[in-house]
Amino acid sequence: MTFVKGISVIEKNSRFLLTCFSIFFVLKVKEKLIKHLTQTITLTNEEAVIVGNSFKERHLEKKEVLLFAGEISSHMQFIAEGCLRAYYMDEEAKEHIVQFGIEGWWVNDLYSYLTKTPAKQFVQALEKSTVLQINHDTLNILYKEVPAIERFFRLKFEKAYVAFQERTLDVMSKTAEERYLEFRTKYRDIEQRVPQYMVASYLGITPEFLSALRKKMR
Amino acid sequence: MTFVKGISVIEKNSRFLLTCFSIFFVLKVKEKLIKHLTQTITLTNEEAVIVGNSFKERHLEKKEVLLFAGEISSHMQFIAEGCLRAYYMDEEAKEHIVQFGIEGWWVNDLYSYLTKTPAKQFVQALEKSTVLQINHDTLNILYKEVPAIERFFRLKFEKAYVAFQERTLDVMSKTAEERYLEFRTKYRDIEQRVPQYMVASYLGITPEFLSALRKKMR
DNA sequence: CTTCTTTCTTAATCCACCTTAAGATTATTA
DNA sequence: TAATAATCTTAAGGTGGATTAAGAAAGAAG
Repeated sequence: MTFVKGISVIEKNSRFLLTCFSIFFVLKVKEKLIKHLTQTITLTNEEAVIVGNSFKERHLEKKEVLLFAGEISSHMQFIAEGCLRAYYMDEEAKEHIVQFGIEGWWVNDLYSYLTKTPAKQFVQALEKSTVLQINHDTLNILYKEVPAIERFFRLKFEKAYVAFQERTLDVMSKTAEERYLEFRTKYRDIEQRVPQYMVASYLGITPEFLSALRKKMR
Repeated sequence: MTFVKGISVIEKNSRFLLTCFSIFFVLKVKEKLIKHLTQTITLTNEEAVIVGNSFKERHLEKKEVLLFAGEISSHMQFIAEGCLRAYYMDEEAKEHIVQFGIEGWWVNDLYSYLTKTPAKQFVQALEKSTVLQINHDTLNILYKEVPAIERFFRLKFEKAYVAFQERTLDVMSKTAEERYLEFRTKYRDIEQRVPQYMVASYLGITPEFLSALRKKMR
């Protein structure tokens, strides 16, 4: 084979092309983040560059785990591409999905991140995915360099809080059917991309019962 | 009667005593707050005075409502004495208790406070109570004057977030009996002070079923 | 002390949702 | 292409918890 002695011309060319493609891809990924941020806050061009440089790109294979329960979550992470879930495992080793996320969302065990205590949740890719991560300390520095970023995250945390509050009340006061209907209208794009048994887990019911619900509603 | 023409000597004396008592009482109430704060943060004497002056005392009769759903929650409030509940009312006018609070706790519709949107919850006194309130804007000023206070509230908000996360997971993955047992060990002091049907509401079950559970466990 | 209100209990009936188990589809991978 | 794994469906029987209705206790108020 040619590459026993070195790298063939074809090989060289394809590596070159791959590199070009990668650079192009990296730019596009960070642009997604900036676009996302500027939907809420205003950034100058210089600030956008600083922000972009503070994030690191991470690629995940399907089923790859980004955060394990027990670890301390040390990054905030923006989903540039793909689909992830945050779930927790009870004493009987049953999984309970807490949150899904797709492009443009943030996933994390926020409590672990905020308090620097071991995570109770796993965060796992459900598809081949790309996330942009910023380290806890780096973010604290960035808060000072780009104050608008602090505003952005304060709003993010507040929204995270209310989202949980709403979920708690829903689980306590609504039937599984009501919750499923709400899920379908609110997260139609997510429903298409994740297996049904995970939707069931998110809703707090068994896959069999969700199947029965769907049949009834048809 | 003597007080048709003015105030009798006895009347005058009792007013005087009442005033003395009130001042004494006010001091004690604010001291409770300072003691509470200094369990988490450090305050100089001067800072403690500034903080104390930023809070206003409010007395509530049993059943009096401190915050109505629909209003915008504009204060953080510390319970110095008594017992309150935060609850929300569903479409069928059923009440769902979100949180209890006694001396040393904070109660609020935090989302309304943080986002300045109309509250979804009511906050009501379950006993004659005393709360210490600080206005949103006053607190923002205080953050600058006494930085340790900002730290205190950041930690408070983080704890509020995790408390909700834990409750959501509990409601989703545990039986009513498990949740009741947990409630008893975690909030034994609260269980003694609130009616059983409110404990049921907090747990997301009917009072009848809670009664049955208690009978079974006896 | 009596009356009214609030709170708690009991019991019968009913429904939402779970469990188990098996088969049917649909993806993955060899 | 076959084989294995992952996912979805169906059906029978079981259970947790709701609903309704009635009465018992315990407070609060006149």
